[in-house]
Amino acid sequence: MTANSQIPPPPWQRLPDRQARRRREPISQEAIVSAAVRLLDREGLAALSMRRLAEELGTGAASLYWHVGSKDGLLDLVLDQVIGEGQVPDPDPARWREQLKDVARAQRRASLRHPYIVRISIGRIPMGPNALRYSERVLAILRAGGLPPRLAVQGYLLLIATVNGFTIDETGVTDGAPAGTGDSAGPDSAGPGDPASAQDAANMARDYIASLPRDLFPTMTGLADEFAFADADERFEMLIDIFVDGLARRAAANAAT
Amino acid sequence: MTANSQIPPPPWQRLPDRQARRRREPISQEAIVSAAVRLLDREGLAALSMRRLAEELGTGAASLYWHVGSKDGLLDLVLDQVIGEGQVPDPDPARWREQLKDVARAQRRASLRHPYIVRISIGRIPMGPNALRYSERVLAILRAGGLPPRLAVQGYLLLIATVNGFTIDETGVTDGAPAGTGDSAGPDSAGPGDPASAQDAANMARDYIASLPRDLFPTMTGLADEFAFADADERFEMLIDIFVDGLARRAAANAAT
DNA sequence: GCCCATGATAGAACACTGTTCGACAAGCGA
DNA sequence: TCGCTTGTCGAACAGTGTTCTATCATGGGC
Repeated sequence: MTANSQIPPPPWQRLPDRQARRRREPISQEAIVSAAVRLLDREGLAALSMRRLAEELGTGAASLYWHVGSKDGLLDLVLDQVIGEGQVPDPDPARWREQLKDVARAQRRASLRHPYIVRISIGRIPMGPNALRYSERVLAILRAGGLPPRLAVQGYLLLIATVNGFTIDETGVTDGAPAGTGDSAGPDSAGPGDPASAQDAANMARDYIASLPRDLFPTMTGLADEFAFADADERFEMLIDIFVDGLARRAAANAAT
Repeated sequence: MTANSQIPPPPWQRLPDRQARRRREPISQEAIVSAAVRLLDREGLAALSMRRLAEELGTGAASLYWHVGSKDGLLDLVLDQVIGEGQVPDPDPARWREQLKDVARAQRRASLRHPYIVRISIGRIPMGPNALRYSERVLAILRAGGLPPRLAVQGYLLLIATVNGFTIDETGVTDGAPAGTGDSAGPDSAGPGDPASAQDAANMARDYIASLPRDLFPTMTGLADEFAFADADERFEMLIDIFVDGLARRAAANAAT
């Protein structure tokens, strides 16, 4: 808090061999969280170990514990950081249903951009600063739409759970790294969870179901072709249509009572 | 390879208790799966390790691999076994919405009876014999209700995902064992995920939210009391009401088209 | 200008995990 | 009786999260 901290040091004065050790970043909590997110984005949830992360930061595993307490604490911070990426529009009462769908779509996109996040969020109640700001803005939309208090809060919580239930399936076939063994193979080279391999899996399911004995599985064999329908975007639109429609109906019924 | 191996050991020298070991069950795949389910029910997901399970069966960890291939393979079998507990009624076209809700309620009850199952099911497409029989019967209900093929299949899959999204929150606060450290403390002694501690957590959330600055969080502070509403049964009924209503609406719209 | 408390860094170790390897034993057909 | 298949399992490997402890650097007080 002295005046010294305001004065930037001259660029030629490199103080001791700090550079060698701390060359990347002075290993603050934020630096650790950012590095963790980068590592997770790059190599997936299974690749995140304390040793690996420390190596990434040019330090030792035990040092991280001074800043984040435990791996669980680190994941709490990672979750809040990713939630902080989300943008929620100002409420427009006439368009609350479409705005709510947009929120759901944005949540799904975030879960696809960081496929590990939905698994991290299991068993974690997001209460970090970013999560609070996010909730405030979504709830403002629902209240502006005229939903009564209970339905607004429960509708918000249930929507999150519903979207998570969907994206778990979408991102969860394996927990592998995105595409390849670590080289820069590009983000679209047939990793697990991408549309192409999802379609392959759906085709395999269809063929298997179609091959079942018709007398034991009359309904399923008749519906086999539908199991090949794996357009995730359309499936998701179907889900939030069903949910928001049902929610609006219940809101109308509540208002009438 | 010496002659020593030919000499029978004296009868009083009982080398490991072969009899005592294999008396339970001759360690078949089914015996392993049953023991795994028992262990999971008793001590939770975190307690299931191959060594621990082998000990439970009076054998060595490596032996299990002969029957189940890997821990992942074992979990596949556990999932199918639990799905096999479910009972689905014969279709009654006039009551398809109520029947579908019953299916959802039964799935939730199974997830509460085996709190680990929803976490196991992540990233696993249930295609075992029991899962197939189960799907056949649920789809029969939806088809009897008049839903077109696509809406029947997608409605079924989305319902499962929705219920999973809900029960993940319900069972997922921690992954601890049910009640106590292993002694017979009874199944209702304030483990994580039971109604009492859920209500406590909800009260804490309400108090925290109510304490936030009103100018930054006008909506949330006004809704703080609603965050104390943690009646899981009622929340679940709300969810399946919303979902089934929305599904029925979409079915009616489809039929009109 | 020195000196020590304090913030920060890590090496080493602990108790685990899933999995594999290879040696071993029992049952059985030839 | 031989050989072979089926099954068992102790030991080891590479990895995990976490803790203990020793060490270092630095800033404030004397």
